[in-house]
Amino acid sequence: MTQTGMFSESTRKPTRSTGPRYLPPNLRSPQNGNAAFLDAGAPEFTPSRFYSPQPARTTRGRGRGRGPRYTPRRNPNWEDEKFDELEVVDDTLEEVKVPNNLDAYEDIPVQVSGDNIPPPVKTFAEIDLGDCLKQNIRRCNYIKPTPIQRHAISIAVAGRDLMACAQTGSGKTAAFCFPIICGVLKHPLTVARRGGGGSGLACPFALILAPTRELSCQIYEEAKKFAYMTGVQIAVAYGGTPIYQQLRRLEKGVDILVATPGRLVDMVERAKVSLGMIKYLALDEADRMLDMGFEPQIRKIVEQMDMPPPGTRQTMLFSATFPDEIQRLASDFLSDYVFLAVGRVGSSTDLIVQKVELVQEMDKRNHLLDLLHSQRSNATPHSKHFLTLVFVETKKGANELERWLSRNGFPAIAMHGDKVQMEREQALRSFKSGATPILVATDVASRGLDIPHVAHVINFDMPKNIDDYVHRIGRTGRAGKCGLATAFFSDKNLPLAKSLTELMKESKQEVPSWLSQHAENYSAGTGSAGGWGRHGRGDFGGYDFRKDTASSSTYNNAYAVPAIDGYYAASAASVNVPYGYTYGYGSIVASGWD
DNA sequence: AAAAAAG
Repeated sequence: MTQTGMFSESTRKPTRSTGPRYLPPNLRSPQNGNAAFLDAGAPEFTPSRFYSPQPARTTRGRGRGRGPRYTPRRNPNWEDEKFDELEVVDDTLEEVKVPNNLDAYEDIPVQVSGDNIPPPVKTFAEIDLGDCLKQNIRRCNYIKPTPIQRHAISIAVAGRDLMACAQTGSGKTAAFCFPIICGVLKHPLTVARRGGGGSGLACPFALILAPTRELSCQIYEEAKKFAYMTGVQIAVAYGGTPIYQQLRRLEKGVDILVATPGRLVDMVERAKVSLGMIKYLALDEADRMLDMGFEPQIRKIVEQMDMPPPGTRQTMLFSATFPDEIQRLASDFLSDYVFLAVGRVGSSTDLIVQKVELVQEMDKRNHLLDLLHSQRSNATPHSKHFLTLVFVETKKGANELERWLSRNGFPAIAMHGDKVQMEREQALRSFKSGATPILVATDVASRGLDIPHVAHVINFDMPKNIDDYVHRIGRTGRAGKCGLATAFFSDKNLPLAKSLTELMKESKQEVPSWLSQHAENYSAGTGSAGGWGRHGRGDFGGYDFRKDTASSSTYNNAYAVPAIDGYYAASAASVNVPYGYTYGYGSIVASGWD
């Protein structure tokens, strides 16, 4: 029996205009040195100040091989400013209550569909997570759950399978880690995880899969914090590094294994890991994990090794985007699952100002230099420390652009999958620390990575599909901070015009008229014919694909703007939704954890 | 025609 209904919950309003600036709970820890950029006395970051557009030039005096050679070094200005000062936070902001009938556009909708949906919680306290875990949640300075956490944790703790779609930076990691840790704690600690008493076969209770090595590392680090002093054993397995240390760690016993697919398969085939005891399976960036390149490997792990079948394990899939053809694949892994969607455009993305500039391929480099010069000359004492993340299409292109920028006075470093793991991690560290404030990356860095202080994401080469664009720009505008995203749009990108226009409209961005024009002219057909990008329909994953078959057209009519989540609650609020709940929220608290 | 993920 499908539940239907519509609920509105009391909302909190973030205060932006007056008083101390709002700081998300997770950044309030005195140990969190990265909170420094939010220095209370500093002028607030505004994209317009950070960047003023300049016309593209077709020629420029700087040629290849001219200009000073770049030697990596620490940014000399970096140490002037303390990077670990703390924000003054007015805690009473937490208590500000706003009436339910808040302007609908302020609301972040949460849509839940499925059978017998466990109701959401309002606080961590009301869920039986166990004292240890709750203490860690407090230690991490999580005050209140974000919308994705309110719903997902409740659903997961109730033992239900889950497909969850929530915007970048909204706390997805915690949303699946808490229930998993809680579940592990509820099981008596057996010797199974120790490989049946020293047999060397690790039998984790929970498996978390992620698409890149760096992301597995990040999840592992987060999970360790959440599991601090609980006795829950966590290990990580990914490639590019000798397997021996990872195996030695596994021999000590593991409850939760965080892994990338290739290394995990290797370990299972070497009979070092058994998936036979898995009770929890979580896929982060699940749509990526099931795309063309990854799907066979994931199917192998989930369906062709010794993993218990759906229904006997609990499966949770998370991503910011969930195209319906991927939902269809994913449903193979799930049993009687709940679909949960939190507006993608809402909190995270409406803090990101999106610019699109028409640039010919051959002019891109000079245009980038113009942009960076402009950014540099507009820099305030604070914004000069902000980081810029430049996305390119190819690994070769990343190397070339790194070289070009470095030679032209902009310390940059490249990160891509052809570098050895040490170099990749070094590049990321150097970027995070500010030593190299520009990172030129392929899509290896587009998903999930939480890099504080990225104020500007530049799509030097546009991605082939709109979902990747969403993930890329989601590297900025995190944790309630503003961000700027600039796209270099060239002739090559015409197929993306329509979906990009739709996305920008839904996130209340100014769409250049030339882009709207292209969107109309080039209607991109539908689907992926002719390439590996998906264009067209603009279904950005904010709804449950099951509704297509589960319900009448009334349902679809209820979603005049089904695609880009953020604001459809405004229209859905006045109509009946026959397949699930729609909740309204005030702007959510971005937690900084994906 | 790409990136990622095992070595």
